[in-house]
Amino acid sequence: MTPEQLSQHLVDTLSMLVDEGALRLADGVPGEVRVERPKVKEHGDYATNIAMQLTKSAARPPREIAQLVADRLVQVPDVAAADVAGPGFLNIRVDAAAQGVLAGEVLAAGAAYGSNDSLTGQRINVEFISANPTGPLHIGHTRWAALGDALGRLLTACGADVVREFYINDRGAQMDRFGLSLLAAAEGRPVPADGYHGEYVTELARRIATKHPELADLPADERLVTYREEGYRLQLDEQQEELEQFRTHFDVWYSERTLHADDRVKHGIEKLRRQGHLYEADGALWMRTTDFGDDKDRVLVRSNGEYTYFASDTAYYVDKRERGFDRCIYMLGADHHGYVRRLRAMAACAGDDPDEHVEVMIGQLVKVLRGGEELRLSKRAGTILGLRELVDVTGVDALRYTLCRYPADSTMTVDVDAVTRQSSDNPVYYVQYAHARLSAILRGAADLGIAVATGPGDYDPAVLDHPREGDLLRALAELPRVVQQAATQREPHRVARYLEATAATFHKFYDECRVLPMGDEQPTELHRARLALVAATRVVVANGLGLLGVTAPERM
RNA sequence: GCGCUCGUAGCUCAACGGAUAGAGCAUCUGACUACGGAUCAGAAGGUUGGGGGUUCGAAUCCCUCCGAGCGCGCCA
Repeated sequence: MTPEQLSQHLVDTLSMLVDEGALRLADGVPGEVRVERPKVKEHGDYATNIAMQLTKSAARPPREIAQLVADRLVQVPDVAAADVAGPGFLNIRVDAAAQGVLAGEVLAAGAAYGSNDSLTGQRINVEFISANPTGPLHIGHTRWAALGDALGRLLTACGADVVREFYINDRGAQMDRFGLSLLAAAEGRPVPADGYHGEYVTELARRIATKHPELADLPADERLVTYREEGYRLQLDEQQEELEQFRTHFDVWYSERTLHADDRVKHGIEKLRRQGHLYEADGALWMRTTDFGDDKDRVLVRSNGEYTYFASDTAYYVDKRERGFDRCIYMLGADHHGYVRRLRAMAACAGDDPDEHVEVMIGQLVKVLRGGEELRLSKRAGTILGLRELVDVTGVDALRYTLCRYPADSTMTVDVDAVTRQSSDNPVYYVQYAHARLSAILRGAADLGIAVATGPGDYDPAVLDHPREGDLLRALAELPRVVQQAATQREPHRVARYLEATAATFHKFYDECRVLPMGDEQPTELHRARLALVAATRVVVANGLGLLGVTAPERM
């Protein structure tokens, strides 16, 4: 029995009690009853606090309500026991066989196990990283790469129609600074103070100079353009390649320039104008974002006729909505959190509901530790530890997993040495090892010629009555809920934490429960059932790792 | 000054408003003569930054103070 099924039994039980007049609920029967896995074993397989929550509605003491429900619930065939505890908790134990069938259900569902349709029909745009094409991706971008990609996978697993998007900031003053920096580096002059520094600038400049020997004969302004454009192209290629290597795929690379080239900025502004939230003052065009909670109005067109960055962003948002997205998720670095208010206000100015259509996630900064010392990341000084260098020393799996393991809104420290270490203090290997071990058992079964179940009818679920087997089955039952919660709360780290707990539960099971027959022993029903459980566990671990974009190795 | 985010074990971090706040690392003690020891069992480690409040019940919600990071341009 899954938590969802138990939850339904509880709702049914409450309805029955109300229908019979045994219980009166002022607020009616709740549509859903939450069941949780108790932390303490003595509290049963599942527990619910529904009686405490209904205290007011029923105008009766919680223990009394719990007892009413318990008396009824035990009559459900698959429920082994239901006890009232503490202030009014209801502790429930379920029948071993009812729990054991889950392994077969997992096997039948296979790669689809854990997926659900809670977000079916929703069109979601997830924008993340959106770096300037003027330098390598750093650790902050890398965090978003791992987290954004995982979130995309999670939303997809919940049935949403997801488009991952990278907004290329290829317009504006920083592009010229980039070009000037390259030009200076190529000609052996010092890079301007407000320019881009570091090894990669000289390297890029060298590559461009080699590719375009004719440059030396051109006038300075044409040289600048060539360096800027070639640098842009090479740097963008570099970013795209790095991200693909990091297994982070974008459906759309959206250039800010194309917004302007196609007059979409003009179009976006016109739309806002029709909504009546624009005005002119001091020779500039403003958006009255203060109508919707911003602390000051924002300029769209400067008095010199130039569009601001905010104008691009406005047009970009309008464009996203016109492409049919119900929800636009922005993943921004903590240094951009000041932008949230105006983004939401802008959506409101466009006639949308910010709560409905705009969602901003803020990622706190990442500190990088190496050799026990904090790496000071300065673009100016050029001391950047980029995505590529990080991956080179840690590997994709370890880095992705580590970055996915923590909620975005907490500052985190990445200890490069710890991520690199291939030992038990590295959670990714703990989980991957579980998968390799599960695979090894199944290889063993194949060697012995034992067929492994592929569905509920292929083994006897009732023999799975060992406590460790129950622990494992209940862990497997949680994946769908974890996926849904991680997706709706935008917290991929829940999947990682779940995997670690499930791997631990498996390792404990493995320690106490022999799976394969020993020596000349003939395979019994218990062997077959445990093999089904092992195969199901492997599906769960593989699916979970897949949601994080981490590989599930057969051997390590 | 105003605003946003965050303060949990020595370190890195968890914890739908729930029962005794949990993992890993580091420290200490144990377990392989059969499925992978990259494992497992156990010990120790806490006034959840401080103080109020809300309620059956608070790390979680509200107020306040302290501390940290970041943001407050007709820059991007």
